[in-house]
Amino acid sequence: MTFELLKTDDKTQARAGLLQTAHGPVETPIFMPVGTVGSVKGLTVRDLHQEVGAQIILGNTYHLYLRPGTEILEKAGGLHKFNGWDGPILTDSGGFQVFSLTGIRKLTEEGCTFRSHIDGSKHIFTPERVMDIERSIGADIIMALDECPPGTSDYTYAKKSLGLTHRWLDRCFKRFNETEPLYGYTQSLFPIVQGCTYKDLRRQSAEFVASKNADGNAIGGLAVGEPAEVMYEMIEVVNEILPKDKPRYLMGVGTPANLLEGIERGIDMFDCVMPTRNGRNAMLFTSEGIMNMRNRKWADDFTPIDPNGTAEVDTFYSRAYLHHLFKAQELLALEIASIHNLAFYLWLVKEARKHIIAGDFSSWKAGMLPRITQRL
RNA sequence: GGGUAGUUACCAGAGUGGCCAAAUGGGGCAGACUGUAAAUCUGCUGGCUUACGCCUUCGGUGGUUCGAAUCCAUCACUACCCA
Repeated sequence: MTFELLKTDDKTQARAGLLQTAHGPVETPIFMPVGTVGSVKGLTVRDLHQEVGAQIILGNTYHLYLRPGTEILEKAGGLHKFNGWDGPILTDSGGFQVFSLTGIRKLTEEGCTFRSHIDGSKHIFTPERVMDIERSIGADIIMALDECPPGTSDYTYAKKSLGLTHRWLDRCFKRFNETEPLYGYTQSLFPIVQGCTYKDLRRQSAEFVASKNADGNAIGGLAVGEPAEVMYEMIEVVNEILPKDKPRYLMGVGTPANLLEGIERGIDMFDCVMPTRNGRNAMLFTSEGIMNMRNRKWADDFTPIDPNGTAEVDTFYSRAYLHHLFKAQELLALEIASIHNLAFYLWLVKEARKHIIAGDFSSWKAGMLPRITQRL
């Protein structure tokens, strides 16, 4: 995997780059749709290519391990073959599930013991086991197993957690280097910076992560309960240290505004469930603002869903019709909203990239921000 | 024509003397959602009020009672059964 930095903004840390993977190029900054169980909910691969313009998608180690399981994935020849997405894939390690499945998991030095949310069965994720599973899944970029502590964690816990994450990271790299990819193309392991909302821990973690000299680096443990301003501050602290010639991935973020703020601070990659999940819950993000399609005010608005939208659904269907579909709980509503939101996210990062290259990112962002954050 | 059951808020439907502005579900109106245990979850849903509280409601009318959605009488309507 290679990363080429094409342009860095004069006034900000914003960068435009080109990532080359075994399954094709990724133009950064990029937003990566989340396909937890091997499917970006509600979208076909054709939708992802043609309507959304997705360049790389996510899968999740914990979820794919539970179902369909590594045996099936190996028989299929890896996730790309299994789900039909032939572009680049990134798999999260299950570190986020360490955070989100609190209550049915237990942390030890060895790893994390989970109870399956599906059938209650007991499983253990060690760094070694996670590397093996991620080899089986066969994503182009695989993430290290980390602990993602809540944004409200106290210093003592954050420090202890960070130590564990770093020791796990060493074990991840060891196993990764001892094993080979299963399907004939290379995989890259990204380490993850943690440290909660504590600058010294973040710096320490960034130094440690940078020392791994990985193909790319991730920032985790943000947008998990701390204020957005704190998140931005942490990104700044970390990105001062992370290598500039490698892609930086801000995990699990975020709102359209978060994306612009992240890009301005030197982030190259994002992923988030927000466009799909909130879309399924009737929230549409557009270049003119945010719409809750369940609201009565759209009932007789026969104008296009998003006149500026890039997806076919944006101009083919009306707001009134989409409102009706949501009220009637039609599956089509979820699909239209998901396609629209992802298309908008991809449009947003593409525009950002264009303006970074053109040299007017700051002024473009300043004009964009108030529009995309207002409620319609 | 005779009999039986019923009539409660937008709908369905609990409630059978005070703890009832009235359960619950649906519908409606809003809100939340950030590396997906999420097509999920939360709040509100008679009027006025920030709240306390006050006022008006349980088919209509009249009555019993300190007190009625609840008991009695009567009228109207609905459903089903028998002719």
